[in-house]
Amino acid sequence: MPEPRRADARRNIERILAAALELYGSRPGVSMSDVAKAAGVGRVTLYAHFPSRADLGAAVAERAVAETVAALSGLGLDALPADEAVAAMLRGQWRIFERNEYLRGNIVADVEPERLRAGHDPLMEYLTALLARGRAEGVFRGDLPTGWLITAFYHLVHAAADEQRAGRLTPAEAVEALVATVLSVLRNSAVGQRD
Amino acid sequence: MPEPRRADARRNIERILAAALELYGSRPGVSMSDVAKAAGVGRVTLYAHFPSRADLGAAVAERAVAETVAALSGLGLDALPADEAVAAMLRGQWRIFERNEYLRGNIVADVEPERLRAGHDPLMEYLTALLARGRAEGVFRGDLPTGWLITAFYHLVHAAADEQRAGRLTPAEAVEALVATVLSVLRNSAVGQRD
DNA sequence: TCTAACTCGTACAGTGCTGTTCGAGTTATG
DNA sequence: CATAACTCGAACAGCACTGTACGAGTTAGA
Repeated sequence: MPEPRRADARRNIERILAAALELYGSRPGVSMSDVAKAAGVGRVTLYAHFPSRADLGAAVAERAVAETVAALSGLGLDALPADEAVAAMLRGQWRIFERNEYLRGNIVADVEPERLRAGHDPLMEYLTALLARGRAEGVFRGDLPTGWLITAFYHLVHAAADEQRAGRLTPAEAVEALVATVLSVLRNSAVGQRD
Repeated sequence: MPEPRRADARRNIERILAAALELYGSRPGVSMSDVAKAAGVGRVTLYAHFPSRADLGAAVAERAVAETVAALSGLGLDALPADEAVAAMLRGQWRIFERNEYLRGNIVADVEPERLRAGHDPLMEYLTALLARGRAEGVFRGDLPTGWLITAFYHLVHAAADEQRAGRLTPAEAVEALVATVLSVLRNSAVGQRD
């Protein structure tokens, strides 16, 4: 997989990845034709750059994780107490988590689990570290496994996205409900602070 | 849709529904052939009773809701305070909620939304009533919309099922983590009781 | 026991997807 | 401007699925 030499090839790869990320992140059941069409590229060209659905999926997953980590890094969460960091993270970037959830559904059937998990690890580590810090600071609960809390976190993000998509909550309401709910789950019940 | 007259026909319909409920509830991407095979019935016979995938889906959904409501009714939740009722409901029947989630994925693409929502309503009403009661009793929070809390509830159930399926939690751990988490979400933060 | 009801395998048409091949056209780049 | 790199549509093979048709076999039930 040597980098393609000509500029138009690189530009098309870029377009394809952008379109695939957009599509995969917005609805299930996306086909290769859909991606090609959305990228403004022939189906044959798509296959020229990504020989199989799995290859495209892996590339999209890699990019999604990179974008997410980059977005989170830009928020300066390390300076905040863990619970405020979680709130700031959700307020600033929760759509990214939602996108990742849909994306997962579009990719999971194509890419081998290890390959997928390998790409996903940096995110897991980030969240794990944040939860561990909150626990050390005494603001997060210690009676439930960290892995469970992260899973619950993701599913609540997805829940908020569902509510918003269905029009039952405005974006602003959704994010605030999400913040309140996630903090209810994570916080040590001995503490009763407001954010 | 007149009831079939002969006993073997009714027996096969029964087998088909049972197999479909089992399959739809356990994994995504179930085909008509899968259902026929699992029911021990020819594919043609399956189509004789359920002319289309949508018909089968609607019938399965209807049965699933009926079973769920029946199971919940048998728990005597009305006699308990709302938070204990939620805990008892999860400890007794949480698998049913999980199954319904998978099932939804297998059916949602085939059946028209109104038809599906109509069947689902009794469950929604049940949960809505339970949450409203808890709010009236002062044990559940009043700062978030009921619809959101129900959505969060469902997604947390799904999260617990994921963790168990992945082997990261034993069934016993999963249900206890789920109970603790759901109660953290639902309870009025002013109160700090244990269950 | 006789018949209508039911079941079954096989085979077919139609659809939509993945992935490949071909051949001709376009474009970047030295 | 020449050529290699790239793109494109059209067409094909293969697969899996849904739904239908046929004809022969089995079974419930009066």
